[in-house]
Amino acid sequence: MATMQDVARLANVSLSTVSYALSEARPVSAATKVRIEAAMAELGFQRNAAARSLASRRSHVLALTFPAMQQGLGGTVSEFVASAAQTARQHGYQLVLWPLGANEPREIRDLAQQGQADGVLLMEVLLEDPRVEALSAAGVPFTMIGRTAQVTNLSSVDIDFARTTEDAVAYLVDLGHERIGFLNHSQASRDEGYGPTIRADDGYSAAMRRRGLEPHSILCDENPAAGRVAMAELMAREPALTAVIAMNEIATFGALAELQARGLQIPRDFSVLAIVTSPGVGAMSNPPLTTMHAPGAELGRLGVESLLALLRVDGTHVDGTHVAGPVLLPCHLEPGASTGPVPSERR
Amino acid sequence: MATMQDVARLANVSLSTVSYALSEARPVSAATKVRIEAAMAELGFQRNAAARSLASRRSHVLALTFPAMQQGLGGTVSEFVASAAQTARQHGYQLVLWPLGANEPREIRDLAQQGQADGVLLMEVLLEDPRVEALSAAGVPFTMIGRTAQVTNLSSVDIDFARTTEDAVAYLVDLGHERIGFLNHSQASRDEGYGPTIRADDGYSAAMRRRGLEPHSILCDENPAAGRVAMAELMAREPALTAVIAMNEIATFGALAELQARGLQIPRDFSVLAIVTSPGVGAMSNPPLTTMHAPGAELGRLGVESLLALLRVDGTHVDGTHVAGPVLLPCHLEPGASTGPVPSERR
DNA sequence: TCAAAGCATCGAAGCGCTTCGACGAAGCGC
DNA sequence: GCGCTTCGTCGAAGCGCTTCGATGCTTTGA
Repeated sequence: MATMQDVARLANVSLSTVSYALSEARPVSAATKVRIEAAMAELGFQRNAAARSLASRRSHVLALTFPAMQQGLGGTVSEFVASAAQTARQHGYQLVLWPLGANEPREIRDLAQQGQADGVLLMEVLLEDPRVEALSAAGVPFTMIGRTAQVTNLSSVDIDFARTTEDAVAYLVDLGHERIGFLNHSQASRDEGYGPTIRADDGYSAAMRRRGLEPHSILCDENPAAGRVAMAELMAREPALTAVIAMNEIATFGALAELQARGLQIPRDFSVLAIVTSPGVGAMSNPPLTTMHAPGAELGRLGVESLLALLRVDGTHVDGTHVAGPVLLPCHLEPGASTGPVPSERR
Repeated sequence: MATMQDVARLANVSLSTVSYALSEARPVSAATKVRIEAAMAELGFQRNAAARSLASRRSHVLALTFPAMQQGLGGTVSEFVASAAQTARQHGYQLVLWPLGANEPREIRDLAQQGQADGVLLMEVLLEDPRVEALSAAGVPFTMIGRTAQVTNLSSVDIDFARTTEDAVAYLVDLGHERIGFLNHSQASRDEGYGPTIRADDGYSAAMRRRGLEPHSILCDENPAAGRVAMAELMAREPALTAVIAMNEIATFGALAELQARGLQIPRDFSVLAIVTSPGVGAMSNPPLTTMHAPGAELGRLGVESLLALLRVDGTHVDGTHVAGPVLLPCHLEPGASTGPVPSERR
């Protein structure tokens, strides 16, 4: 591999001029630039990344911590990852994967302090998250995907669960439904302090009460069998239920099976609205589900952009004016065939 | 951040001794080691990654190129990614994401030559893949996920489509089926030279003919509507069909809808076997699908390990004895409730 | 008993860049 | 026409490590 020195020699300039020609940190005459470019082309020159990082003290790498799930990433998460990688690349950064969970804050901090990344994207943030403190204390720039309970002035992007659940309830109420259940994520996720589980439940309950309706929500493990049991339990609690909002992708299919087993036709007798889903999930059902899609790609893009904004601030030691609060995005309704007007005989 | 020099001063040794204590490249006395460790702990020392890379000429980064899909990664792919990241980490490497497709071989080569990664994992390899030549010519170590048409002595890991389709056909034939269709990926993927589409079709056809059965395969876009049409087309070609092998996740659900619309009960009247699926897909159907799971996680692990083996060889300039041929893994059967004995009246 | 061999350590030479200060030449206002 | 700034360029000083050769010491084996 040719070095900058080689290029400089061939172009008859000093090494530093080559560097300036590339970085544009100082003006270089057009003629010189042409000679340098010719020399670079002739030698097939590629700037060495490690040397650049060492001298400039920036790795141009962003890290994405993702929970070490045994069964890969979910649809929304993978959409997020792909989009984040793309956005990073557009800004001249690379995205590195750190398979480290919320319980490994030190490992994350250490990697950052080794200069392996200029900033960190924290996925699956818990309401109380030890990583937040560890990274803050170490002065490592980071952006959260999700939010802790107290979102002070930290950088974060998240799904707007309040808005999403409000929209979901509004949509069903507009169809005439009043007895609407909510199928949430698992008890374990709630105990762990997983934001979506808690915020969506709060949002749903608030949206129902605001309309004078009684909330019926249930926590449910992420498998069809549990979904089936949970659906039965919801029906036992409120036999006149006419609709359910489901945030638990896999369990939703179990819930559908239970409804069908009870002879209820969807959407004639019962409406199902799947929220915070990933593309394709709705289509896997028969009838195809009405869904509210999680903005995975937008979250990825905005997460990276927020982090880059932070880096610019940190890097130039400007005041923290750019340290915005959370960026919230709602899920968008995608009409399907699993929702309809409330059945007349049960109105 | 403390540097090695700081540690050396505090421990009363030379800088190089600290380096040797860390790398174990030369012996360091136990007593000295203890002093060095104490100094490191006191200073909270972390080795600078860029300096290490520059001096050692290794980045300890592996790159994963993945196709820039608008809708994120599929289930198998994300399983793969998670597993690859984990395996890399276990070996002291990091995994960086390069959202670059098969049509950007130069970008991939350039990044590698900048030393952004020591080696590259090529996903979604085509039968004729321009990246293979570009990286070979540039001397960049790489492992393919998938295979080109001629797998010379290049490093690769892939699903064993021949074995998987043979197992699928054998499974159905054991249940008494003889008229078995095959629902493949899209025409576009075939035209592009996408290995799985072509190899699975070949494998299925061979497995059928080997038994004196006539193959009926159809290419199909990745959406339920196309799946429905394709299923109807298969039935038109062979009205006595009693089973279908499906490799197209989303289209499978359309195919199921078509079968149900024809009043066929699954598995009583018709069997559906989904192959090369990701976990969870089977459960989303009612009845749950019998599936053959793609070994995403194993592929990720083996891909990384193959690449690391290559790096060791390259690094020490040993002869290429380790450059093994392809590593092939079959999909494993997961019983569900979508397959059963051939209906007696149609036997 | 003595050379050969190994141990433990040090100093120095890079790795290939970025960036700072300096300096001559040219352009500017007045 | 004289100081001043701006332009274009150079040389040199690092960035924080790895790694090579060298140097005293201590063990060995014959």
